[in-house]
Amino acid sequence: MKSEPRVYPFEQLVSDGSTHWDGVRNYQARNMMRDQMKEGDLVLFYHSNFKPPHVAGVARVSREGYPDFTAQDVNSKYFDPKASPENPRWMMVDLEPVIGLENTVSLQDIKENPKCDDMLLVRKGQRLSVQPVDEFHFHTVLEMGGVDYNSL
DNA sequence: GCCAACGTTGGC
DNA sequence: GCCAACGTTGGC
Repeated sequence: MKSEPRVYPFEQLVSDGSTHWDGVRNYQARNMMRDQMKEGDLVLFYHSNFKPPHVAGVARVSREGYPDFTAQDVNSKYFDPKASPENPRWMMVDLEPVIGLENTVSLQDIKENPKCDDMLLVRKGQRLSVQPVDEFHFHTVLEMGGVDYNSL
């Protein structure tokens, strides 16, 4: 899951203890949160729009998909006039921090690792803010980041 | 249903 | 700041 660190960095999740993943306004990303993500699922927390862009830590889904209430809040920057209680339109999950990477793993690190060749993240034109990571790639990134998967 | 115009994402 | 690669909007 991508977040701009100037908006919401991983360190903020650590100090908050948990957060609502609000503001996602893309259908593919929404469907991922609504249909695929389950409580307990592990998440790579990626810092986008940063030099260099990188994976900063691991989070966990602490609540499965439910309506993103900011879409119905006129005072929110994420307000969507087409959202309603009957049709909330947008969904979110809650996340909690698991661990920060010992060494952050940059996008370049990932691109340079042949094991990550097939990762969605490095596919051209790919800009989904929520995307699936298969187990092999997840393990590979953790390994590069100096975190033992079995300790999670 | 098509598609041009426009807006956004996000690496570089 | 640039721009490629999308996604969305709305006229027709």
